[in-house]
Amino acid sequence: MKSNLYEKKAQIFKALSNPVRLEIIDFLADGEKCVCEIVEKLSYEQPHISKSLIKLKEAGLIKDRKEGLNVYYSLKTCCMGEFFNCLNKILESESKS
Amino acid sequence: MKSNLYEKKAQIFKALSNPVRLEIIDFLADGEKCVCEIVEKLSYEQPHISKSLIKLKEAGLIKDRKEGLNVYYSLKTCCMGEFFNCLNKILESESKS
DNA sequence: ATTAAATATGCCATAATTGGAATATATAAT
DNA sequence: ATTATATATTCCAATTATGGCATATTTAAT
Repeated sequence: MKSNLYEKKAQIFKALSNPVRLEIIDFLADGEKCVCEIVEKLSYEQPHISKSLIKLKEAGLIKDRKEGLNVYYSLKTCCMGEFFNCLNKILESESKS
Repeated sequence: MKSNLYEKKAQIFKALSNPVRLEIIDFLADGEKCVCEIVEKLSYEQPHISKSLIKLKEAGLIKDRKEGLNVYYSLKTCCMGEFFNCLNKILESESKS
């Protein structure tokens, strides 16, 4: 069960370990967006964005909501703020050393 | 430069996106350890542990210190605590939904 | 100088990820 | 019923990650 937990944590990090998915999260920090808005914002094919969103959702980082033809995605707020602040600290300390 | 930053962040998450490396970090949370201690604790080949440590170091998450034959690794504390607390919150909220 | 111990590096087969192109599905409008 | 639009799925080639094994490097001890 212990190793299973590491697996689960690893899966979350895996979802975050891609620049496109990080850019999506950044965009969602601005508020709920539908897929088409994200596709328009980032310069990637719609299928790729779709797959990226699904991966983030499976990792429990974002949630979706259907409305007519559109699917709206948003952050599962929790503590993403702190989380990314920490990330920035890591990056800063790295650039110093 | 924007995309470059996403790349850098992604690299940090990539370093964390593996159960073995997460287990190493968990072990290091207990304090500085030499490679041989980590090899003994986890059931993986020494070369694999070595490579894992180097990847974590390159990501700026841990640091090393040489002493005689041994190399001691430890967390670059920064905010790893908060960071992993957040991770646990994500996991909790996931198990509820 | 030899030997031994700790760590790092290189090589390799297998598996996973990436991102595009084509296609499928679902819903709304006419 | 047909058409159009938004999103998801499938398939694929190319790249990258994984983890073992053999070997190299470094340092200490004799």
